Amino acid sequence: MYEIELEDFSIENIADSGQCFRICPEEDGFLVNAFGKILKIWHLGPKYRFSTDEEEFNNLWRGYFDLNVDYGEYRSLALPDDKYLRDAMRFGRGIRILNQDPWEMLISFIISQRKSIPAIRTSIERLSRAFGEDIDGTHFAFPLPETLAEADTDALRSCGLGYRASYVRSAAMNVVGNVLDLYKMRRLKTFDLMGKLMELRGVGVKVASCVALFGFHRLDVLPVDVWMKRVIENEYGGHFPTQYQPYAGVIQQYMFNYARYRKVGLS
DNA sequence: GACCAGGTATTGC
DNA sequence: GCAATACATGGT
Repeated sequence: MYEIELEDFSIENIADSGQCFRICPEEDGFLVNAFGKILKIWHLGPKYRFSTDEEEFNNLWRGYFDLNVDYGEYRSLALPDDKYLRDAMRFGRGIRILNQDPWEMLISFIISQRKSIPAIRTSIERLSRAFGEDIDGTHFAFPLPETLAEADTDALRSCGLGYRASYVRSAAMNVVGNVLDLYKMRRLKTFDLMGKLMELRGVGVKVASCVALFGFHRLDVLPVDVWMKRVIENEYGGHFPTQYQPYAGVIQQYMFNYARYRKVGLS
């Protein structure tokens, strides 16, 4: 066990922020399923308790939760008269852009298209249960590229992937065959990274943006989905403020989270 | 039981 | 080029 006080960190807000699909609320805390490991988190007053030791926390989870960065700096970017963003930041305080596995992000966001976040979670859980390694008898790791590349398309479809099943298999085969080297792609400029991702079937601008932001930590990338379309239209006259561009991805995450909570543009 | 979901590829003008 | 359309399935 490792206990620590953390600034600008809210596992509650992160878990529901739409960037990750395998952080689940439990009766007394949250369960993180990442890197083939299970991390339990308890929120105890001002402190957090993690089911790991200090060494692993610092070597693995500190980076995953992006804890080496001061998010107060990002929050200070909000323009004084930008009420929507200020409200969104107040509401979503403690959200961070996680450093997640690029492979998992690629498959997760291919699956995400035309699905609700709860439905995405369900699909990924079923996919992991069917094709991922058994971690502790109850929880399963995200499947390896090799496994999904060899998987039967109908077996993939039975995880609720629908027409995305062939996209997933095709992407997996490209990764296994080194047509897509996710490791080397870390060195690409954002524009080239996006281009490379969009060579895949089923990966358009939005999915590539999410992979770039959540899997490669390209904070200047702005994913625009149906929710962000509404925010940009309703709150910013159709254009995302250019001042925020270098950290558009971070800013967007607060906006997206708040929009979903408020159900902007609905009823 | 509609309606919509962190879209994309394809088609038609 | 850009607008319309099909696409599988689950959650509310």
